[in-house]
Amino acid sequence: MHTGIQEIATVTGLSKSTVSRALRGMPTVADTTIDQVRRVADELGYVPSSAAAGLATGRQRAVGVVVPVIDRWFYVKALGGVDAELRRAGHDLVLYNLGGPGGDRGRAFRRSMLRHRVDALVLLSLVLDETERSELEFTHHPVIVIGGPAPGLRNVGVDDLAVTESAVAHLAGLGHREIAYLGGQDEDGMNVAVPHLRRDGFVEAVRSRGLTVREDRMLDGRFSFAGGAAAGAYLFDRAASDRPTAVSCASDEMALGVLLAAAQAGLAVPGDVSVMGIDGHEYGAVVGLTTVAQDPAAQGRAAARAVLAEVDGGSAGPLPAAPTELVVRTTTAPPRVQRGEAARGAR
Amino acid sequence: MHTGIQEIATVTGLSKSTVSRALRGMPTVADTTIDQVRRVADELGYVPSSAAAGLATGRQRAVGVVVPVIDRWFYVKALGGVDAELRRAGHDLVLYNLGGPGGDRGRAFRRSMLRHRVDALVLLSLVLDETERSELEFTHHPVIVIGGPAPGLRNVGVDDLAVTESAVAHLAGLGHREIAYLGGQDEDGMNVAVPHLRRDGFVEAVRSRGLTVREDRMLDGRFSFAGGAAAGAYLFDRAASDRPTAVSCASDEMALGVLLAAAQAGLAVPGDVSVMGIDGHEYGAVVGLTTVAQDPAAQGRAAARAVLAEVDGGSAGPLPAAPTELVVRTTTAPPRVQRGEAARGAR
DNA sequence: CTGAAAGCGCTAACAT
DNA sequence: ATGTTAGCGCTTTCAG
Repeated sequence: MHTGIQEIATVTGLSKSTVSRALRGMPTVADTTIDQVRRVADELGYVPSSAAAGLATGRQRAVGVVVPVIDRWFYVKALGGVDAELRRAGHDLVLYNLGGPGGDRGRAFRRSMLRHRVDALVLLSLVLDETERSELEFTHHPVIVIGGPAPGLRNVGVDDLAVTESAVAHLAGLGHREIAYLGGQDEDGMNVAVPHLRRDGFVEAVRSRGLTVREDRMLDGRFSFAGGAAAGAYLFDRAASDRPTAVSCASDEMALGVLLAAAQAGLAVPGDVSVMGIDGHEYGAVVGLTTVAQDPAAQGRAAARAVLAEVDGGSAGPLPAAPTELVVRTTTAPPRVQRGEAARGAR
Repeated sequence: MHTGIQEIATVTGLSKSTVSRALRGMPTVADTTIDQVRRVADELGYVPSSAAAGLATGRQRAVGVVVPVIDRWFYVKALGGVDAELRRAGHDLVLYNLGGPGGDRGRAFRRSMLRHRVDALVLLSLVLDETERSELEFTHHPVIVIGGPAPGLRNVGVDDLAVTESAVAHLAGLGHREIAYLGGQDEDGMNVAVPHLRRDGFVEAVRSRGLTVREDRMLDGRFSFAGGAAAGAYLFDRAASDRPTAVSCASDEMALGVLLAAAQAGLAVPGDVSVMGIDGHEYGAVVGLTTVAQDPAAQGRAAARAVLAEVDGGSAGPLPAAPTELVVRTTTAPPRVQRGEAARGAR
């Protein structure tokens, strides 16, 4: 039926072992033998069985990637990065989508992931609880999280506090003193730390500049475009004098929503209000959104590399923070000088 | 070291086979035995080895999903659907990202995918060439494509011709006779059929209404937001008399770009120009985009179900076309009556 | 440089 | 209802 290592052994007149070694290009095999074996393997259409190899070696040459939900910009980009690096290393990527509130998170962690199907795990922005962590520890698999940080686990990601600080610095540098913040828990209620960190970073950055944080300007946009639009509408539905001069968003998707809300409210950006985001979403480039960009794909690649190295017995030291870059475009500018004077009945 | 079926056999005093059967809850095992075995397995922290099981049964309980690139709305949504259904069935999902022009497509098809790591394959919008098809056939794996159609393979997807027909019907029904089309090859140059089908469908639908297709109004937006914005800018940079009254886009992302271009050109939508898309992207709902919506996640689920059924020896008959729905929102309306009269220096 | 033999952890007849 | 006996297809000592 399916050609196995055995067939090619009989055809070449060699032994299974030699064929096995030749196929993997081991140094102790004669070059001519290697060539011959490879040729015959090709002719026979030989395809190795990862299950058999995995059973024999204990290595599956696959790593699992766990995502809270899959349809978010950051996750998709990071996933792409992980995939690219894995592919390069000849490993397969097994996807575990916890799938929001509906997905049975617990089961996912036990059943499949632990089914020694993978050699290591990459978690995207997940914070695990005690049980999950010990469950993981038990597998002795290298684990790394992207986007974290997650207590007790290595992680790759930006310094979220620094990111919000840099956003506030930009806005404050332009002269803004009335800055609203749009953050919020991810709408799928997964247990992620980033929203909190960014919020804390914002508060800290604002306070450190002697400005006050107004609770009614700390909004929840659920990290989505729609949420951003709703929050923006709420914000811009106030008298000009009660409007912030800038809104700092914890994600570009929300910032995009705010931009839409501003347009619908007849407000000019950045004339009447400055808006900025965090991420570096490609849509932002099109609409001129100022942002603090990060590169999730690069983070994915770095995570994959790190975890693969650990599988190969490499060290498990801490990883450097992923780089970010303030990208100033056209949605931010100094605030109007006389507030209350201008802006009455759009443009 | 790692607890295997053997340990739990010795602890319970049963045989490996009985333990194996109990673990899988086979009917020929006494309920008390099942309970006992399960309990002991839990205590020992037993985790089954999918490699061993796979070797023995020839079933990996995993299916491969091949995507041309991962960061596109449709693929992400469909992937989520496939994942959900697979998870339900207790199968794992192995992701093969061909990764655009850079990814070594050929290698991906041979090396890993064929490495009996999966029991079936789900291809997202891929058209395979001869070699690839025979390569696949050779594996005897059930294969299904989402989004196709792909010659020689089963597929799940909408009727693209009907979709564009429905879009044109809506626009024509409103009275539009000057309709531009925004389609284009996917920017990553993967070998997909959908762009062509939609374009053909549009041309057909327009002609069948006795309207003419102007080549200079058949635009390429590369199926991206940025591409849509660029195409829109090009289109709206003409004298009002030379502007189409509506633009039908082959994807919502491009339509969103056109909307942006319209705003930047000072054109009112749908006052000066009607815009509609295809897909049902969530951003569209926020901006009121009229569209022909489809449900890629549902398509993903259907595909997974079909391919799993085939793995279990089920039939491999053709699948029904996925449903679509015209969603009329606020970006489409009848065209201005006197063309050339109105619209001079926005609002 | 190559061969022989012994598993890896599980499932699957075939008994009993 | 449970035990016995062979493998699944590959890797890996241990010997030549």
